[in-house]
Amino acid sequence: MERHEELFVSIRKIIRAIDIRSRKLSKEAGVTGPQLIILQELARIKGVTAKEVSTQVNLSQATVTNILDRLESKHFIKRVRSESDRRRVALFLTDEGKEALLNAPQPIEESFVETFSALKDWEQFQLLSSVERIAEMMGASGIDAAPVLNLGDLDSHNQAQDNKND
Amino acid sequence: MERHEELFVSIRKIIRAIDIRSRKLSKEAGVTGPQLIILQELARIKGVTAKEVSTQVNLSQATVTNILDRLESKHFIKRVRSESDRRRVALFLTDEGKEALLNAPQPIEESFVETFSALKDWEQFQLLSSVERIAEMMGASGIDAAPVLNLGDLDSHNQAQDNKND
DNA sequence: GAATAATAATTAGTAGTCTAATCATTACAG
DNA sequence: CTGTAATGATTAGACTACTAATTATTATTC
Repeated sequence: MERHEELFVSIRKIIRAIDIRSRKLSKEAGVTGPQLIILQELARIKGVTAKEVSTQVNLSQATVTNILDRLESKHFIKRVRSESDRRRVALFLTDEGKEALLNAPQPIEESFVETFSALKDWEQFQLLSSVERIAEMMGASGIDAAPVLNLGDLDSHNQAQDNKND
Repeated sequence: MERHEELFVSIRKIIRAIDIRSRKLSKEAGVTGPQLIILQELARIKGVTAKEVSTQVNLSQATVTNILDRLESKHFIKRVRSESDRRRVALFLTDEGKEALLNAPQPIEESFVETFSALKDWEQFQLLSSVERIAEMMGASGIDAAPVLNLGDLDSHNQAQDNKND
């Protein structure tokens, strides 16, 4: 097998690992990975719009709507049509949503973060730049992907309100 | 942003790049990435079963059935129930399927393969082992992922017929 | 040889993801 | 002010992907 094929094997393993994590999350915490990421975003910026979320987490608006629908049907979020601009819909966590968020583990396997953080600095850098380089080579340079955002901050800094335009 | 978060950003970029490639493929060649991979597998082993494909390309049997349905409705494959063991269904490319396969580009962007292959050996190795290490850390060690298989071989070595059991 | 296991394929149901199209509303231009 | 842009959200339609359940068939066991 060629090197680049082996590379793809590993990439697909990573993709599956992420998928598996998401399903596990869904079973244990009642929310999937993407749902969790969006909940975190709503926690970070109160009254954020779907558009803003979609920019921040770098998913299409349609995907965000889709996920919001599910979160809403679980009563984890509220949609409030804006009065000043009736095209916009402001998004808020419900108490249930906050609860779910607090009880949910990280979207990434904790053990991964631990293991990774325990590596020497240059090793971390090594891994990171390898992956970045591959992303680059795959023409992914133009793509903006979202970080898997940090939890915390349920009630702090919701002042990052005004990022209307990119 | 933390290192491991940056890492995830890059991983997600890669995932999206693969997705984008698949959609492009679908538009230009009439088959998506996964469909192409499965077509290649059918080309490699004539009369392969869905079970075998699912093991080889490392997707669940249900997913394979799903993709086969689409390939069948495009008349790219034929399903033939085995006489000797009526649980099994042997899979074959139709002439149309072979045609599609020959005209389709690689599931991976050619430019990637070129760029990657042009790297020095130790660099390739470097990238590969970084990704492998990450896969490992993500608990993906138990996961068996398929290579994105090589085309070619439309009429050669179909002697790898007898891998019934893993 | 009949009951039980295992195996192969499929179906049912859920999710994420995208593009393109639609709808409502606001902004802008003349 | 009225008609055309642009913008934000949603809907429609495809596809991948999974687990669990079902169906049909073969293998095994008593």
